[in-house]
Amino acid sequence: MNLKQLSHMLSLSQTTVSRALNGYPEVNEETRRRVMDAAKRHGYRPNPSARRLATGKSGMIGYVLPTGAAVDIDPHFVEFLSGLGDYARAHELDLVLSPADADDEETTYRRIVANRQVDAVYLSSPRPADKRLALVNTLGIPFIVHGRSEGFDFDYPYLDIDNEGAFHEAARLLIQLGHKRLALINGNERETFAIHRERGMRRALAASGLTLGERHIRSVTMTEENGHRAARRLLEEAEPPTAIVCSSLIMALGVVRAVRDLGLTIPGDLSLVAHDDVFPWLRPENFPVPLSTTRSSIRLAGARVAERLAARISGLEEGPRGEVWPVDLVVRGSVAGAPV
Amino acid sequence: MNLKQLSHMLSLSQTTVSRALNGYPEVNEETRRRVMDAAKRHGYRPNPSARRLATGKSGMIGYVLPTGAAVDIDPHFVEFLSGLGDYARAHELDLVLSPADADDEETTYRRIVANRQVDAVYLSSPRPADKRLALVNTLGIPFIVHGRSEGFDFDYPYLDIDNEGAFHEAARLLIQLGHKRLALINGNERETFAIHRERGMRRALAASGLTLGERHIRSVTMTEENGHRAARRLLEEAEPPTAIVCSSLIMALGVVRAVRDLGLTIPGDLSLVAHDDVFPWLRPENFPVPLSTTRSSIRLAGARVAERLAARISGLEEGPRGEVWPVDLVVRGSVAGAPV
DNA sequence: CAAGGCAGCCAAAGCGCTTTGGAAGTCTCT
DNA sequence: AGAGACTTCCAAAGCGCTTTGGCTGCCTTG
Repeated sequence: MNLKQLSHMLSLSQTTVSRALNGYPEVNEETRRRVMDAAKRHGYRPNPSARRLATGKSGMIGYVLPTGAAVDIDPHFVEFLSGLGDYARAHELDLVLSPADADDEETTYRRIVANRQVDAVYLSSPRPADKRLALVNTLGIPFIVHGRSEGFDFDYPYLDIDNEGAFHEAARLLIQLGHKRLALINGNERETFAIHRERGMRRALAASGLTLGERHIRSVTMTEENGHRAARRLLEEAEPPTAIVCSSLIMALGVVRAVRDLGLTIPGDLSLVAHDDVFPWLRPENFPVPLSTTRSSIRLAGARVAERLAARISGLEEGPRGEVWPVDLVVRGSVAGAPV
Repeated sequence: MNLKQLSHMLSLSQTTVSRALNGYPEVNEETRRRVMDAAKRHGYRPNPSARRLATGKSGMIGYVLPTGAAVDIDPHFVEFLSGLGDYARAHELDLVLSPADADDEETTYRRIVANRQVDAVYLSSPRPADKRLALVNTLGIPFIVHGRSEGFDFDYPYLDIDNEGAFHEAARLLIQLGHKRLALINGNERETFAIHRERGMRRALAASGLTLGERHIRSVTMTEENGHRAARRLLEEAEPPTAIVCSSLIMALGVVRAVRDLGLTIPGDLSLVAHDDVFPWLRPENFPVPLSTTRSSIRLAGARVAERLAARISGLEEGPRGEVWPVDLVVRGSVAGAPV
């Protein structure tokens, strides 16, 4: 059943039927009802390919997925996707994942824009002066960044959490508990979120005349193994930290293991705080010692990004609007006063 | 730059240019070269929307993503995706994720098929007599199942690992080590993979005159918390198992925690084997006691599924071909002889 | 040398929608 | 009553590709 047939049964022109269906004003309400009715009755659904060709709109949002033998997709991605899907489902938006060589995402961005494959895209894990961001900005496709970049002379729309604030608060708590030697096990130091977290922590330390020594900060990709290794190094130093702030729950698993390896205890010998993106399958309250966290649901972020992308596509949202979500600091058993 | 312009510069008809580019035989090799050359020089890329409308092919593969507030996407998904992306990238295939209400995926399948949004789809986590499988089979879109179903009177193309064989081997090893009371912490019992795993284990037990008691098998969604809870229940029974086989590494984390809670040790009091889908961020060799596993890279499976989907789209693969991958049994420190 | 075959090209008809540029018909106002 | 302004609808022209059906001109073949 296509438009031609439908309009023929109604003895109307394709124009009128099309307009009736798409809510254009120049059609009689009575006629519109008739059309709508017939469309529903016959299960008419406009052919998206044809509509795409005519309008250039695809009804899909895009994400360029860096891939490669040495590239691991962040496990957070799946939770973000859950949220995105929650919203997208209700609006019949599909998501197109375009796998790209991690060393050359540009080609892929250009392709999907040139081909008008998607109406909007989102970027994640941005870095300062991120090339993708600059590219997408000049290409003129609607987009939203999940996270933030730095060092651009233009503004852009983003959704980020207050990483700096979160880690500032976490460090401040630890300092108030008497800790003087703090350490940070961070994510990839080239990504903005990691920079912000470090910044927040340094700010809190500076406020008390403390510093974060070079050896007390590790930047690694967020695996259990890396968390373990980083923690071991930290704890085996001459003057080990008495508190660690850690950028992910997965790494925190490794930290806990390292602490055990060394016969130490949490929070007796070491206080630990980690950032929690809220995974259903790994919860901080279930750690051997319930883990204090800075918490922000990445799933909700996914839903919000989808919502804003949809708004941008339909012109409801415009301009470089930034949105920063506060982060909860949830105190559980893994923190205590500094050992004497 | 579109076909019209290109053909005009070449003083050829659109027909000929189109055919030259698409490798049809009825065009002179000399002419083809000229066309190819000009196309490359001017960076001509056929408009996919137009091509879609004309051919009905989209150059994309689809996946219906069950979503909902109560639905969690399996963290394995992201690794599978890595593999899929690896292959797809090299072939300029995009993946369309269509979020669907987890209670009504059928509508979405029908939509993407009716709209010809994708050339092929894959299904995952099938159940016996899975409705999606039957649906997709009648809808006539090329597809591949990642996993297997049961109870159909037709065959279908799939890629699965030998879950039964893997768990058979794991159980057999434990039995040989003298264990008599084995337990299974399985995934969702309604999914085929879980059924196969249980079957494999029962078969190994039966071969030695042993059985898997009702209370010695738990089926839960694969979270750390559920692994912990299941293990505690098992271990607190009057006659606790001396060996546990567990369907995922994430659950194994919880098992290890439970063992510690109770002041027991691995492998002294309990032998443990888990299935490992090979995550980069959580590795069995890094468990407090290195974990024995049945191992199969879900990432490779993703790449293979993409490859076979591509083959089906282009007609290189046909018919209901099933493919079952063997699973490695990797023995590490977490298994030992049964305690006396 | 006529008939037939074939290689190589083309014009035009789709694919199914949106949108432009009217054209009727109806109202309002002077 | 006639001009102007709406309202409501339509025919047809895209969007950019693929594909059908056919037309040339050249080469074989008997």
